Amino acid sequence: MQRRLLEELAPELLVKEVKTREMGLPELKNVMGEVRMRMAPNPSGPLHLGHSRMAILNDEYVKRYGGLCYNRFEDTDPARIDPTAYDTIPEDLEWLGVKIHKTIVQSERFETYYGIAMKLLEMGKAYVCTCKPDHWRDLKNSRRPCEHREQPLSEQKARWDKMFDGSFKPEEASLIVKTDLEHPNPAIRDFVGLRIDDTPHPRTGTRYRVYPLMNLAVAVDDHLLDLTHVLRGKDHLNNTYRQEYIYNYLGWKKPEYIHYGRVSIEDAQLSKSKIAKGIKQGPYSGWDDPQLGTLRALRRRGIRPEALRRYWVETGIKEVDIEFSWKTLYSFNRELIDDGADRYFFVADPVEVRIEGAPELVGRAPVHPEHPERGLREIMLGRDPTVYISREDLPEGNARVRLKDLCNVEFVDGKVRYIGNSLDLLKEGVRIIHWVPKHSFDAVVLMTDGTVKKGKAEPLLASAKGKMVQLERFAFVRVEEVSPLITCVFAHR
RNA sequence: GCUCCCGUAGUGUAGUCCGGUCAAUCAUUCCAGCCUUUCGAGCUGGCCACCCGGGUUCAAAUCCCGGCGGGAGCACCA
Repeated sequence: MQRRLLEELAPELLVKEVKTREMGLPELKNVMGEVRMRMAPNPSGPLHLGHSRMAILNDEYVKRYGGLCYNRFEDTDPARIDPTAYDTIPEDLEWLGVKIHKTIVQSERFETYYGIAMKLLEMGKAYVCTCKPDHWRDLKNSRRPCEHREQPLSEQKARWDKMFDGSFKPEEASLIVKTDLEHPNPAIRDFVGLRIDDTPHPRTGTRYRVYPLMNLAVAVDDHLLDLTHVLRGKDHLNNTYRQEYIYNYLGWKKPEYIHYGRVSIEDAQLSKSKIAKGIKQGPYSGWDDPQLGTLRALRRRGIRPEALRRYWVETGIKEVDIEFSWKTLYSFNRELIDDGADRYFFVADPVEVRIEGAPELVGRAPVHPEHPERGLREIMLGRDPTVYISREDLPEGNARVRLKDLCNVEFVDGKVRYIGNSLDLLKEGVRIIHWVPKHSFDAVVLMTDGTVKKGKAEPLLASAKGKMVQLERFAFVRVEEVSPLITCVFAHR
């Protein structure tokens, strides 16, 4: 359209300007040599789908450029710690294939934070405030300093010491980092750096009662770890601005910050408190309940970490909020597992059907349709031509159907007749359904909505423990247990 | 209310900085057909998008202005 015009006007502009097309994640800015990055989970429970994004993105970049990736437990709120998370989070990261070079625990570093706090105090960039929190906040919102803000260092230090010796109760004194009371964004004005909390800490007990808050601890640690790039959700944008004050006061070099948008994940329970409650009182069986969006639930269902990785890499790190798509994740996973997933018959909600007029029948079904070399599953019916089919596969009226890899039958007035084994029938559009023999095993499939599909599975499924299989016409599932009951966990269709 | 960020198909994404090969990429979904003894896989085709309105320009997804819409933050949580 405009092209023709341009050809007349300025053909030289049409000369090639090959735009390189980069797939996957964009390059990081300001990379000099190796990168050092971190993930900073709060140890309040195992990792879920949302966390996997941060973990995988960090890992991808560290692997691309070379460098180090830290895992830092942000356990500076003693009330919100689940001690088991110190173990489960590294397990989850390992499953994800995320390489952690070093683990840091903030609760082991309190002395370091105290040192920096003292330094800020001495520089006049912090103060110890004993205002009531509401009062202090009101002053801040109207851009006014509280009476403690500009008091002399000696008084600040005296109050600082008293924060440790028990003179103050929680909320009666805190160390505040100064920023700029005139800052147009009220969220950026003076923020609390350390507070008093007497809740026993799962790791340090009552040894410390002065706890750094995230903005102080994060700034200090990010600097001391000499991070080059920090990935964080955009909900931390204002925290980044606050932390930059600390960097500026102390003359530290800032890492490159990259903020990414929020992910909304439909149909997934991710809330740690709700999950914990659901485990105690039902309806969840544990952190790996297939209803949950935890990584251990996905693992249990047979979702491969590589599928998650591809998903997050293709999603990228834009600042826009996004919607998570289970369908896309399942599609990636199907691609990974289909080749290795042998086929079996499982009949949900079974109905017994006796085939009349049948010779001795033997079902011969390929183990995997794309892999004839894997052989056939032979299912002998012997002299009792009785099978189970799913109730939902029962024809409404009289009809012919093909029992897959077995024979053709005709439903007539409630009876089922053998009508040969010719595949020509299929050309007439006859439906194909699956079946299992009478000597099948009871089996259940745990569904992601919390229901349990009960049915019968062909005997051979009992030999697939731990494997990812496809129950034909039903779903891909992971065979979790085979005795006393075959138990599968639903992955996806 | 205040501060900041962001708007490309159902979803995610490329292109936006440096306007022209964009009649807009790729993936996934959805629809149709083919193939297949699975509702899986494969193959082919199709639907569907530059938030809106002005402006600048020979030319705007791209630059400017104004709207509209969405999100985040305004915690002694992270």
